[in-house]
Amino acid sequence: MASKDSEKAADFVYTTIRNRILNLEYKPGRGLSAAALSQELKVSRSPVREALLRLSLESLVEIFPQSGSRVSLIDLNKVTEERFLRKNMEIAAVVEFISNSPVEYLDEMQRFIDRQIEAWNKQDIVDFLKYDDAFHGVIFKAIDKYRCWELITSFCPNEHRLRLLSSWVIAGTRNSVISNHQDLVAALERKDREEALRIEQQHLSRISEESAKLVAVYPSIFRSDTSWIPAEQTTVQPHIRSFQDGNENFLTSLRH
Amino acid sequence: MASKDSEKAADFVYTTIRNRILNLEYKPGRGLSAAALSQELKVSRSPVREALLRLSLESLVEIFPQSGSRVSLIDLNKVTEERFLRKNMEIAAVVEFISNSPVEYLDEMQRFIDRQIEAWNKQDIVDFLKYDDAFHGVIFKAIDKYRCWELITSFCPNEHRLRLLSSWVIAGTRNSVISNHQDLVAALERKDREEALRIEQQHLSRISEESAKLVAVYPSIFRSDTSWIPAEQTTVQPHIRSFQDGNENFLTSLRH
DNA sequence: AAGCCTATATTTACATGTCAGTATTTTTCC
DNA sequence: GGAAAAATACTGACATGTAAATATAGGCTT
Repeated sequence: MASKDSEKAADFVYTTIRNRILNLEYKPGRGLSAAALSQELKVSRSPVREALLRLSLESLVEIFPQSGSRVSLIDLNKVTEERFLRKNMEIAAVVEFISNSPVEYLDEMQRFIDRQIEAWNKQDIVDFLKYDDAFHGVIFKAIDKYRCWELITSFCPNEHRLRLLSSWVIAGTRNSVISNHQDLVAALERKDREEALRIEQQHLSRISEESAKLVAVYPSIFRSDTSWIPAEQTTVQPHIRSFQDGNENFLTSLRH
Repeated sequence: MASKDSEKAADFVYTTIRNRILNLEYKPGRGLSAAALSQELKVSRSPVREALLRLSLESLVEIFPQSGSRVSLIDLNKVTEERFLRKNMEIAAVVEFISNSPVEYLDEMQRFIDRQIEAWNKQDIVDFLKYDDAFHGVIFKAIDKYRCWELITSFCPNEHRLRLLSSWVIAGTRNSVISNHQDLVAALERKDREEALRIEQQHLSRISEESAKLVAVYPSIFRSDTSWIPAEQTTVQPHIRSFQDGNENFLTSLRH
């Protein structure tokens, strides 16, 4: 319960649940009981409801009226759209960065790379991704478009969870991410536009290839409405209340 | 009370207030009383509060805890960021459209242009902008990225209101918008990538020039924290409760 | 054994009451 | 008359109560 007194109860609940979802502590598809959460977090149902509403707007949570709520499944169609947004905006940001050349931010970027390496050494995959995001955020801050970055992070929850899963399960991912970042900083320092864009492209396209594997291994956490999964094996999603899973951390429960 | 029975009360309130704000029926800066709204719309304070919370997340409304809420002022810094998002995503969408060539959508785009002309003839500036947005939305639908478009529209409320004001006050704006759209459809039909991008660039950069004039004429609806407005004339923003304006429509109260 | 009906439990959506913080007005004091 | 201070009115944040919709479980019929 790391809430400051000054923080609103609803914000505290929102942040808490959001982190649990984005860190895959809560398994996608898991049922969420507003009553149970209000008990656990020692607040009334109002701020819990407010938090769940906010989360449902970001489509991190699905609310079924008069029925129940659950952590949303990872939707690969949405992942495609999220990547479209992220890719184009990051490219645009790099272009702007090079034309503005706010070189005083390169140090800050390097510091986040260092912290990312630390997290990698400690096998702390959640922090690993946190500093990855922080790194990219600096680029947007440097061109005075930080709100755009905040928008990207809030619009890309499916992609975020997939990246996390990929980093956790597929060992090779991590090394290349860090070297990509190092190369990008170098290119930005040289103001080498073509090279920077080439790196961004590569950086963002790599994870796409891994998706198929992950769907095959963990089908239950992915949404399977259209295509993507062969019809024969589309499992019927159980109703919400059947899904009162235990409280174990989903991510760390996976072998890797 | 144009609400369907099936619609949730909170959604009805949200939609109602949102339209009033985006259509500039509510003047930016105007105070909003949750109690008064619940009376007017014949619902309790809960759905009104829920709606105001949603609107504050889109930064259409500012909530000051224990003090009051108001329609947010138009923030030109935010407009800059909103344009950055919109510009880059629309360009990316046009590129993708041309490489995919889903020509079956060109008719639909043409139909929205026609409706926009109708609205223009009727001097219905709200519909004029509505069909403008619908036109651009088709491009995203055609490349199967409609959620990205929804994101753009919800992230760009400041820019939207500024466009509306510009279209209302500055007569010349409207003609060029329509001819731009016509030219864009033609370029998409020919798959002329360079021309399409040139048109997009022009389309989006035009309005920037008008901003300065509008700030000069209607300073009270713009946020004036940094730069933008010379220090001498920065008016102190009155507190919220001083602002229980009448219920007249702000937009139509302006001469043009 | 399979399918249907009903009783019950659980859920969200909404209404209402309370409280603490803030703005405004009134009062007090010089 | 003017400034400080106290009283008042209003606000959003949160707690809790109620109702309608939905899921579940168990018994019933066929």
